[in-house]
Amino acid sequence: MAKKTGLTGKQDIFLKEIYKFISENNYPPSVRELASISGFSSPKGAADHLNTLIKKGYLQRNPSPRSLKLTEKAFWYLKMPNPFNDSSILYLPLLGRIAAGKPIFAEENIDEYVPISKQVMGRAEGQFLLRVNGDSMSGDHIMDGDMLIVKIQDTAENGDIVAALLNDEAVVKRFYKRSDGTVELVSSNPLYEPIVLKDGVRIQGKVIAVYRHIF
Amino acid sequence: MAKKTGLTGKQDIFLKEIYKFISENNYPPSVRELASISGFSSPKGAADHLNTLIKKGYLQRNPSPRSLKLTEKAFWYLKMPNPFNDSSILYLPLLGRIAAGKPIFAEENIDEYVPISKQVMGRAEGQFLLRVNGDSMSGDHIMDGDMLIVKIQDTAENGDIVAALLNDEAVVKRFYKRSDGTVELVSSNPLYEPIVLKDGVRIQGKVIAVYRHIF
DNA sequence: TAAAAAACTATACATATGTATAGTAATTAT
DNA sequence: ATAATTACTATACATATGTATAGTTTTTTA
Repeated sequence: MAKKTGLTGKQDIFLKEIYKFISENNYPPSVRELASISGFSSPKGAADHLNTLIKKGYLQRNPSPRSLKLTEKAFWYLKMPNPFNDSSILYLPLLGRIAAGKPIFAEENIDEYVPISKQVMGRAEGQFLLRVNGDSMSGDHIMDGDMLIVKIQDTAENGDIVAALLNDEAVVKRFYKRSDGTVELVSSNPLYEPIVLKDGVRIQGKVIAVYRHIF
Repeated sequence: MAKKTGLTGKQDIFLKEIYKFISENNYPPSVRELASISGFSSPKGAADHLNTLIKKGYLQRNPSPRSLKLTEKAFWYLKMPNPFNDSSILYLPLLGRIAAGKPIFAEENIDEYVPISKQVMGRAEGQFLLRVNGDSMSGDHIMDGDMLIVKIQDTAENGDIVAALLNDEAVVKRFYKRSDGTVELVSSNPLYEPIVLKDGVRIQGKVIAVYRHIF
């Protein structure tokens, strides 16, 4: 199942060992230390993994020994904060247009990784940014072009503002579950009709914050 | 002037070079790199400084190469933000209620320092955060409790949303200069009358971004 | 001003480190 | 089932690194 830039199971474990080492020591491991940690009897195994992870964009390195650096891609993949950054900062992927037929976190959908303060967004992990398209939520003062911080979850409470996938498009609506089992996704702009879904809905997360740039 | 644990001038400079290196590279320097940076022709000079700084409690190290670590004592001494902070982050003071009679940036007015991404707020320095009080700008979808990122400037263009000081209170309004020299501060909520000022106005800055937490 | 401490130079050496060569074993794709 | 890729083992080697020896120069302390 190893795609172009995805990780195999062993590579995944190896990357996690690197993260663990840096978190514990505040400096990067040597090739031999990684081999030893991973139970390899030769440095070559670790060196091969390192080169693969560098090629796939999860690591960076200088010619100097112990100059390994995890990329933001790696931190997002690991769903962990960057231990070298201040712990009050998280990097969140910014999703632009959702490509039809692709998983929502496919690389094609990620515009960039944006550093966001935990202080202003709450402490929880597992979040992403979504750019608002259209004015259907203007009643909640969420406007076209705003960036939303979305906390990843697949359920919601009645009245929550959620990001959901509808025909391969990410939509932002208020979520209501009716007593007959149907789900209503309601816009806060009265110009838009509520969307009624009998088969449930693929909720991506709950909107917990709004960010808007004024030009 | 070298006290028991205080630093001499050269040690001070040397410690700052270490701080700088780690900030820029995210991994610690080698002894020779430090010698080279400091203009020494031998690694011994750097090694001596390192041992002194370790003895005095500003550094820690393992037997491994490149395992230097700045201690909390060092951070305190340097009066610097954590070197592991990403440079794409700025700390902005968050202003709450403005105390009457005090300058706007008086310590009494600063609630806390909030890390904000340069990527989402533009690259400029000289900004602060202001918590919105009331609904007078609801027409611009700026709501009670929102946090505004304000770029410090004392002038504004017609139509800009500005933060201004009015009777020792920070207000957020749209700025209009009329041909007769008077200034009008206009709320975007029609329930509020425009404020007309003959003597000009003390503009604190221009609102460049809005941040809102949804509960 | 003399003594002590700090701040170096120049060179050497054992070890840690990244990388290379030449393979084998296991897993995945076709 | 076969080929390709991944995931290693074992060993070797040039270089980077920390440390040591033996000094000199500069700055600080008494």
